[in-house]
Amino acid sequence: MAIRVARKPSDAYQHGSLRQALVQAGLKLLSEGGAGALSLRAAAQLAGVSHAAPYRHFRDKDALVSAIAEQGFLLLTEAMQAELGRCRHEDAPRRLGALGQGYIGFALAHPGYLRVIFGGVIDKTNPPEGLLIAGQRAYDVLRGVVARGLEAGELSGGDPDTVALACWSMVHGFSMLCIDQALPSFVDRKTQLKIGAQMVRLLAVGVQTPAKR
Amino acid sequence: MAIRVARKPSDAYQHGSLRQALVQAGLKLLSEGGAGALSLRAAAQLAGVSHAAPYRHFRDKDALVSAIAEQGFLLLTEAMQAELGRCRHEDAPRRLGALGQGYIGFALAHPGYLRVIFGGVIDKTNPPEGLLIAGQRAYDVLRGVVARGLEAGELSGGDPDTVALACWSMVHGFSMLCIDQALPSFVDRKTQLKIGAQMVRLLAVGVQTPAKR
DNA sequence: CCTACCGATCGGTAGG
DNA sequence: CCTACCGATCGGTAGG
Repeated sequence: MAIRVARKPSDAYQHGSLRQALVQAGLKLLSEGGAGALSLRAAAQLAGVSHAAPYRHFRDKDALVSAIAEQGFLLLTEAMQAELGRCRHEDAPRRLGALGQGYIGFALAHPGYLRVIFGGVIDKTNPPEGLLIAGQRAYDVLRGVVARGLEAGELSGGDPDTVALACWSMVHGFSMLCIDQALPSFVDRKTQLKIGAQMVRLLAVGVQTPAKR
Repeated sequence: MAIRVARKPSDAYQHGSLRQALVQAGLKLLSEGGAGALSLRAAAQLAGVSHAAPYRHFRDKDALVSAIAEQGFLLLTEAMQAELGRCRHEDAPRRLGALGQGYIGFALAHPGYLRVIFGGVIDKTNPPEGLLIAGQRAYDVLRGVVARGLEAGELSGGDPDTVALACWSMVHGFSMLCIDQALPSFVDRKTQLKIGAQMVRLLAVGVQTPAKR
């Protein structure tokens, strides 16, 4: 009688669940090894299938990258909205602070998503429609808070897009500096979150209208 | 008589000038094709030499990457100091604005340098000393302006490093969003610089002490 | 600074 | 979803 070897991980995939497993594998490669570590073959190996299997679910490498990025945008949007829901204040500056906290928290928890979205891995010449929509939805959450704050007179500093872009730039820049390990190494995760919170408050004050300060 | 072919580019290199040519070639690859387009072989080909030649000047690929990054830090420092020299105001908020303009202007003009410095191309586990020093010098320019502004009472918002990090994060985040083409494509270069300038003023107001607003 | 070579990895396809 | 194969590219070394 033949010795029964342990089931291979591949046996666990069916009905297209391999697709999500490959997304997770790609994300893990990005998080641990950076953009250069992401390949279809490595993702397939991590998922326990042959290197030809991914082509049953993704037309090419770009398709996998886009799928990861789209999921990243969706989760980022959820993270920001969750933080917004937890914020009991109704004034725009504090709601902006909550958004920033959500963004930074998500970035530090899931660096792979930010690398694939912003790290130049995506081919921008021909982005799939779903990815554009997901990105727009994430931006609209921020823009909505800013626009309402400007209308209510709680914020100032320019048109909605300029102010929103300023907020986005700061939390995004801080997130990327943390992820890219550009900050001194003695700044640990806990300190990063603390500095992030302080910075977000600073920005909230900066865009607040002078009369309300 | 043998036909005399046109001189190969390789004939132009001597006395170690190939080293700088390889740095420039690597920079061009990074600027045009992103982090994934940088390889020792491609850089050698761009410089017109065999793929083994670079090893006469760089121990391995990491050494070339570090050399590009170090030069990037030096030029970034120069760009910030030049903009600071052109700033005729003495108050910290406006000097911070000049620094930010210098940073964004350099980033948009030389995206390859920022990609190699912050794009996760460098192996952070064992950075050469020269690179660390160059990075520290660039940061010190910013930190100096912030620290003097806090001492003079022109700025507020926290300790020097937190305020400096907030400023750095914003201009860095905006620069990366522009470079990574994460902004809508209808935002052209000119608009980017205009929005950048507006954003920098916004931040300058944000970190200004309330009494001086 | 060159040619020639090494092993490894990659994206992708053929054919089942 | 598999094995087997393709051409291309990579970092790096031997030897001159």
